[in-house]
Amino acid sequence: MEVASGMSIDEKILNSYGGESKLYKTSELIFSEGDMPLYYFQIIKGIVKLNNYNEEGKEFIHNILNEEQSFGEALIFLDKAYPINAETLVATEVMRVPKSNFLEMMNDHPSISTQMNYSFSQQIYFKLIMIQHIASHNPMVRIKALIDYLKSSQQEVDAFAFQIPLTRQQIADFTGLRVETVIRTLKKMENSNLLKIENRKILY
DNA sequence: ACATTAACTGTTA
DNA sequence: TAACAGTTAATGT
Repeated sequence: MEVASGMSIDEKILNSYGGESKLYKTSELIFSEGDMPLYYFQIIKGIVKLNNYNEEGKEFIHNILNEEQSFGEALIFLDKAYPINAETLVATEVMRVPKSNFLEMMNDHPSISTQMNYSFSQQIYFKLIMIQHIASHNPMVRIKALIDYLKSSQQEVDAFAFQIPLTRQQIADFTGLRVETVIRTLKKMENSNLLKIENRKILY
């Protein structure tokens, strides 16, 4: 159930570099826009949303991550403040490693460093695809780009076997649309046999 | 809490 | 000017 996959590093290794487990309740902020990145974060259990809000207060979701995925790690190599928030969607356990220890770990473990590059590539690929399709201003194109990506990160390739793990509102916030538009567009897509809707579950 | 519908408004192809 | 996305608000699951 991953989106644009962050990577996963062995917990034992994280521990040996000063990794510590932190517990968060539902809807807690792990970091906020403007904070300086001080840690590498990896989810042990739970779900984390990366987002920000525009001038009108409308939410934009950048990603939703869960078990075994890292987040915000791109900023750890930069001396810049986070441009996004990281908020838990459920009670979540996160492993965090101080920045300097993390950089040391990268030097000590070239294979982890290589994996990190692979993870960055995937994230950039997802961003490029989404930017291109959101620029189209066609709601179906936007939603299709998102759900195609969601499905591509799954094993399941059979038609209508993949259940989209997002609410209508989350799809709207991922694509810059309104919920009502998402609902209308999903119906059109169902009529065109692009997907199925069974008791409100979106099957793709 | 999330999903749907309807009636209306403004924008645009 | 017809289609379509957004707005608002009520209603359903």
